[in-house]
Amino acid sequence: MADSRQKIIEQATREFSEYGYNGARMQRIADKASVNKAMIYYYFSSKDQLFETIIRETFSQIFATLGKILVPGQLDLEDMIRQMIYAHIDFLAANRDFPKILLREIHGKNPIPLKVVRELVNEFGRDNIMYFFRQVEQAKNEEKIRNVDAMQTLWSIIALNIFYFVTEPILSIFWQSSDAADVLENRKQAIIDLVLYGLLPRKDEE
Amino acid sequence: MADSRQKIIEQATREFSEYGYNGARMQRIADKASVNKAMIYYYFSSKDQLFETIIRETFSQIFATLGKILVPGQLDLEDMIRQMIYAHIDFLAANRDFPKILLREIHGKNPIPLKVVRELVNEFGRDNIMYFFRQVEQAKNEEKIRNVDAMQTLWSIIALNIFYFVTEPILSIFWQSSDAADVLENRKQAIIDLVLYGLLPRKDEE
DNA sequence: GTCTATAACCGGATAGAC
DNA sequence: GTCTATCCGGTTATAGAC
Repeated sequence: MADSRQKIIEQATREFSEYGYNGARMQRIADKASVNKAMIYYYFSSKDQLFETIIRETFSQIFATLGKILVPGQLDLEDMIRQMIYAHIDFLAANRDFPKILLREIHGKNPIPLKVVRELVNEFGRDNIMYFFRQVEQAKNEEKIRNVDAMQTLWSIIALNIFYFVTEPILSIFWQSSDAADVLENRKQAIIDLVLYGLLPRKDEE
Repeated sequence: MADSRQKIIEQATREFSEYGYNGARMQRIADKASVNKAMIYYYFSSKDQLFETIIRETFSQIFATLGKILVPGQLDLEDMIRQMIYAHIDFLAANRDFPKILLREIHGKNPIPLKVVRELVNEFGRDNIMYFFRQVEQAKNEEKIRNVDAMQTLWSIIALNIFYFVTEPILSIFWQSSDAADVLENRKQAIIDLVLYGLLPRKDEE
């Protein structure tokens, strides 16, 4: 059965997220995927290429998801932001290892993630992002939102979405209780509220 | 001259942030600090202990800074949040490698950062955090802010502050310009605005 | 497609001279 | 405090049988 490749990818994803690129061990990936270590080299030419494949395939999915929401003429800005946050967080929840890998390797000396992001943004993302920016500008002109910078807003949304998944471990220090499933749902709502209330205009503004 | 220890810490901090704990090389740290590799083992018993020292010493400074702001009876919530964001971001700006190390190692299998955070929270942080929570509750009662969860709010603030420093590299993909110094100042203001506007009550609320 | 065996190298850590 | 030399274990990757 040739789902060996898929099992390798799944277990490698976990391994990279737990130990980082440099700490990841090809032997442990093979063991967890129940394949021989040499099999990894049968499907992937090297550790580098295995890593790059994971980053590229997962990131492509995010852009595809985003592309369905950022479609001209469908939603007003408020609903668009709501959908973006839902879709992004749901995707990350279904791929919990991915944000961890990315925040481990996006800065620093590993050139692969930045290279892949750059390529995918140019290939798929640029139009979507530009559309979001135009919608923000329009809402500003219509005085539906205050005078924000669109880039800053997008950046804040992404920050809030991703950060949850990388700081789960710390949270347990404060939140002993944690109904687990509820925690994510509450977080999602808190982010949406913060962003949407944070964008609203105030009459006492310049 | 015995500032060898300090030079080792400085260069090790950079090394850990660039390559991750597992990717960091004792030889490279020694070279960059212009000391012999054996010197590292003269001052620190192991790679683990060198790493733990860095995490503990830097984190202690953050709690000390926070402690000066979260002093009962000094500031109202709005100014307190403003000061927190300023102080936190300024600290991170002066210690840029630290947030990178932390987000690399706080999740995953490296037990050291979580252990240190837990110890320092219990030692210094608990009271400060509780004071912040009480201030939020009070502001809610006085209807100065909407009905937010204090924990979620703190979490969002920290997320926005830290995320900037970890995603600088990606941003350059979109923001070719970047007046460098201005970027951070703009980001700081965007975060403060988003959080403070996001907390304000709305009359059309339940 | 799957496995064993091994090459070729590199890392953390220490012993011990000065 | 500082250095050289070295041990020992582990790592990626491949050769080659089945």
